[in-house]
Amino acid sequence: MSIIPFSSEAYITDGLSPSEFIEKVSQIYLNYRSYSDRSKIGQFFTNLNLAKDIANRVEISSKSKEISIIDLGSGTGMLSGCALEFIINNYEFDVINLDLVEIDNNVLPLLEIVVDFLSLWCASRNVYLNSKIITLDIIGSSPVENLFYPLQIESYDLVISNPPYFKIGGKSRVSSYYKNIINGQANAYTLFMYLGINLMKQGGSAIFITPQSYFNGDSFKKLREHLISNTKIVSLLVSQSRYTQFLEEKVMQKICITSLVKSNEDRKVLFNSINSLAVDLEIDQNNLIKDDIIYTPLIDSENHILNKVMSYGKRLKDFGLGVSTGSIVPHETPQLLSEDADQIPLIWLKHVKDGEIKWPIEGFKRKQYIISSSPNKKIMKKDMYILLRRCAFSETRKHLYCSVFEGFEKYETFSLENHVNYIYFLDKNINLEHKKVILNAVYDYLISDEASVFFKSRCNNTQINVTDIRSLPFPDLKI
DNA sequence: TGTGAATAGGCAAGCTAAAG
DNA sequence: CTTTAGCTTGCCTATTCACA
Repeated sequence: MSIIPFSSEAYITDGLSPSEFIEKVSQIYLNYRSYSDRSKIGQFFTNLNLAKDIANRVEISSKSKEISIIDLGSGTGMLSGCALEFIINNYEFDVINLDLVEIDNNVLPLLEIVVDFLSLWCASRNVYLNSKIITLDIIGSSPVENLFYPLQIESYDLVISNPPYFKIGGKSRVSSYYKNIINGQANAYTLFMYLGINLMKQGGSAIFITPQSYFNGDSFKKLREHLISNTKIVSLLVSQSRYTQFLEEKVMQKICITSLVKSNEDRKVLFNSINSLAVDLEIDQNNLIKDDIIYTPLIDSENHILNKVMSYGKRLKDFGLGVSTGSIVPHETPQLLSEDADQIPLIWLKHVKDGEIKWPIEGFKRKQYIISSSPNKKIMKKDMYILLRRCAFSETRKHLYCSVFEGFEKYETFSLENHVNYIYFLDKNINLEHKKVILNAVYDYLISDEASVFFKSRCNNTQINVTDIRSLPFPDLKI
């Protein structure tokens, strides 16, 4: 790779700010590495405007004349550069210790040039910048609890990170180091958050750019618990669409910027959308986080509805109902599928329409039956159910797609594909008419604005799972 | 008819409960 | 206690959709 053919001094004298300089340097890397190369290692840089917005939310509580900052996965140092700019313009420190952790060999020569620039720039403002680049595979190094020299637990006033996002295999070495924080499928970014939280001093701050997926879902439960028990959320900025283009053109990720402070002091959470001109909402921690789930705040009128829903005391089980996932996983049991109409109907997600079950579908590419010798547990008996699609809302679909289902006239049994969830009676011996009354009331509520607002706030990925449905608060239904 | 956006569907793999 | 089967879950991407 060609090293930048110019000296940092020249740019200092030209009056370039750190962020402007870093943007030039980043461009060299972007021209050199293809999108797919960068995607493999999760190397995406923070866009200048976003980095500035983020940096402007930095809070430093240190009373000393010296602070320590660490940037986990610094890339070319855009976040650090913007943070330095903001801190020097708004605080009075004599010494800033800046540790930049980065392992991408292709970016290191550029990062060195950035560090050189930052040192000169700070010096020109009478601040001594003591910075070092640490080429440590921070999540790939064991043991994580103690961290590695030169990283020390609780030694930084400010932790900043735009970490890589990629799945970590459950049987991988990295995964084995993090049993205490990984629940099921892990993503690298959660480990950066975990380590970042551990690196914060008492009273220190942290800012992370990550996907929103950690707000709910079982896989992120332990991370949420760690975050909630050690820190307070200062502010959350979320992108409203996964197509929000603010990192790089092609990156499609629903992202959020989480800022934390390590303190027990209760405070309101500032909430806003990325790039929004609106004033931040102020939300009580208790309204944002319920049962270890972070409920994304919605627009004003919807928040009013959400608060009402959250006050309801009943759950699905209080009406004698359970909810479960369809038991047929086609790729696991292809031998059970059939196209023979004498066998057992198999209901796929596509058959579940808004308020009706449309089965069979002519010309549907999937096999719409399972063989009658399939295991009993995969066969459902005719009864009263509500079938629900697992897929979450979209722009055109504003509520759950589900339907009351009484079974087929011509068949005594049926079966459900994995992407269809079903609500069923725990006690089968209830009078049929009464079952109908209960399920119709539940159905009406499931597609109501109230329930929709709940799922919209709670479900940050593409799926609405059974845990989400079990957690939906119900009012007293008229049954 | 071509293109980018939206979404349904593919699929892996952790977890849990049952079986040995 | 160990192994296995099968239940759930979330992420990724191939397919479909919508619109010019």
